[in-house]
Amino acid sequence: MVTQRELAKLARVSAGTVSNVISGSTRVSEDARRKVLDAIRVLKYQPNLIARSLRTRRTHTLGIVVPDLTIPFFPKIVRGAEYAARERGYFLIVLDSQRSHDTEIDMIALLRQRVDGILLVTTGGYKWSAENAAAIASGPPVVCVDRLPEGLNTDSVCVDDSGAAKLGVQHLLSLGHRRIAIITGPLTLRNEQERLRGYRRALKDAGLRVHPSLIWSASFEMEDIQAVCQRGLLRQKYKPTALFATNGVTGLCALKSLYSLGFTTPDSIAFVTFDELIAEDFFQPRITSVVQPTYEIGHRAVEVLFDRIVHRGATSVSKVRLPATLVVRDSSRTHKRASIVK
Amino acid sequence: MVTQRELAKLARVSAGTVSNVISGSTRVSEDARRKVLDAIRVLKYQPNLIARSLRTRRTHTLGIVVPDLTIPFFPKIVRGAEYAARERGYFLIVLDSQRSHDTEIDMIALLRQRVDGILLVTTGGYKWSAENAAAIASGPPVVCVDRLPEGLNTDSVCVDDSGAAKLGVQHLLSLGHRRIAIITGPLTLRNEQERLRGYRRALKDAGLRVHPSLIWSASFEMEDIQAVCQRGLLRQKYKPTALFATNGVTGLCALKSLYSLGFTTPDSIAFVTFDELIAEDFFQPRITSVVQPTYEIGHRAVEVLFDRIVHRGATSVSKVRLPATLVVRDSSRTHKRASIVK
DNA sequence: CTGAAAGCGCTAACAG
DNA sequence: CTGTTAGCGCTTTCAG
Repeated sequence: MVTQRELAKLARVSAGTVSNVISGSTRVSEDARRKVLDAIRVLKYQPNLIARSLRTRRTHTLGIVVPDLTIPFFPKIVRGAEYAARERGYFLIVLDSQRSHDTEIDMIALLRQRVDGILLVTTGGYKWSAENAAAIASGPPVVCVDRLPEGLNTDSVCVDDSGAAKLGVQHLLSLGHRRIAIITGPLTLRNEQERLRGYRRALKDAGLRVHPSLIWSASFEMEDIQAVCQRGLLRQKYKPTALFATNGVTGLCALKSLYSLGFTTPDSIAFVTFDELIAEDFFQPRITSVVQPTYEIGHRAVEVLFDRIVHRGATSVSKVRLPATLVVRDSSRTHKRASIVK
Repeated sequence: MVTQRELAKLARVSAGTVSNVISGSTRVSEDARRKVLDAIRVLKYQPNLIARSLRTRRTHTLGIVVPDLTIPFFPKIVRGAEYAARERGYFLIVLDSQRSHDTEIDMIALLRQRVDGILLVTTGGYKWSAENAAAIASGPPVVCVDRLPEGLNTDSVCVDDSGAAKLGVQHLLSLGHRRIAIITGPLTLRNEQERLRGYRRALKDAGLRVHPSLIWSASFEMEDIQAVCQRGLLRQKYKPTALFATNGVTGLCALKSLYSLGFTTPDSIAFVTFDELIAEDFFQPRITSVVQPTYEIGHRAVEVLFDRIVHRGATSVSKVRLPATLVVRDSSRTHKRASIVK
């Protein structure tokens, strides 16, 4: 490995000058600069980043902790983040907390020393202990992504949850639906709460009252979701004509329940879900969804993080909310029989 | 940040002793050890990993480069790798080469300094230049995963491609099919070649001859795949009764073509694909597939990499091949009408 | 503008 | 067994 000393020797200047040329921190004579640059080329010098880090206390690395890398939503965010990081010459360490708050905490502790900043998608549903929150505050800056943890006041970037939900529900309203049911994930998650709020607001804005029997919540488990759907769909009085699911997992399971109960979309019930279900094209009929700008979320989160890295406590906490878009497909088209693949 | 010097001062021993206690490299008296351990607790000492790296030239970090993080196959591998890495106290830097050989090369160059070893899933289809291969050889050890690049002789871990393909084809044979078509991705990829070879072998072992008109290859583009399927399926003479796809992307597109041409599985044609198609349960009928042990591939790759990190050139190159398993679902069940969701 | 020198925090010889 | 010491490669004063 070539060092700056060797460059200095070859270029017949001092080590300090070499460093100055490389880091560009001080003015250097044209002559010296050229000699150093030549030496760099000749010896194929590559700076030792570890040594530089030791001096500068900058690692040029970011970390991201996600709850589950195998849920398609998260890799999309990771990708956006990775791209933004690399645009600035930073690396991204990716950690999968496997939906455990404890490992999430461990991972952040592990990252402390190795990164200049952290992107955190919490596994959610927990209130952060004061102790853990303090630990976060004393480490490298953290930007929360997608899920906003309770008890932790950091910068954050996520979709405009309530607005996005409203978008989906308004679409159903515009199709003439009046009895729109909503199925959410655990309401311990803030996104879920906010999406529910968006639903409520959309109905109210349309002058409708929110009927409690149309609000269904479940865990992320199939059986649970199935049970909730069954109860809601088979009840005879006040049957919904449309169903809105507040996240991809719930949507997928709800759809499955729907089908297995003999319902079809959009004929016997209109259906809209939050998030893209994978292999979209293969659902017959194709599912209308409220899609999140995943790549942008990841990308933007890194921007916010860099801002924080540069300014530390100087700026006020920023809570970015990105808009979702509605992609209308077959499952919400009324009265037009969907093409069902034989 | 607490340093070993401060520990030494508090414990009233020398810095060297502190280091010895921490790294456990030399024997230390029970008394001294206790004093140091106490000091560590009192001051909440955390070793500075950067400084340690500078000394030891070990970063305790691994890197992985994948072609596309949004294809579900890769995060699964990443997850296995990340888990294995963390079991050994290592971090994993994840990079997405966006299917570009050039950025792939760049990324490896960037990683050189920061990691002790690299997991590489090449974007494939390229023969590595001698120059690039030499660059690899001079850097941290590389283990190739899934796709084996030409012109690069490194350790590797991947599925037993030909065996896996054979498995799928034999299944179709056992159902009585004799005219089994195969659709592959680009044959510039070695996996694809080997999977094709597995197909051939399965047929030969069954005493059948391989009919060239049943071998279809296409790029990963939908239009291309569609064209190939159309040509093969609509031809009247020697029409296949079964179709085997050698990878998930191709399988998904082929299936779509099939459907759009009015075919159904398994009624008008039996269908088996390599890899799990996402949201498996939602395909109606559900698709039989040859599934790769993705998590194990990632996990094992890290094990091989660690072996290489420890032994460097000492051991001979290891080419690990993991077996696939066949998951039989509806699309290959003959004569039993699949339940098609209305 | 340049060179010398002092460390960042740690590990690894090497005397004692 | 322990203390001293010499760096890892880099940046950054600080005189000259």
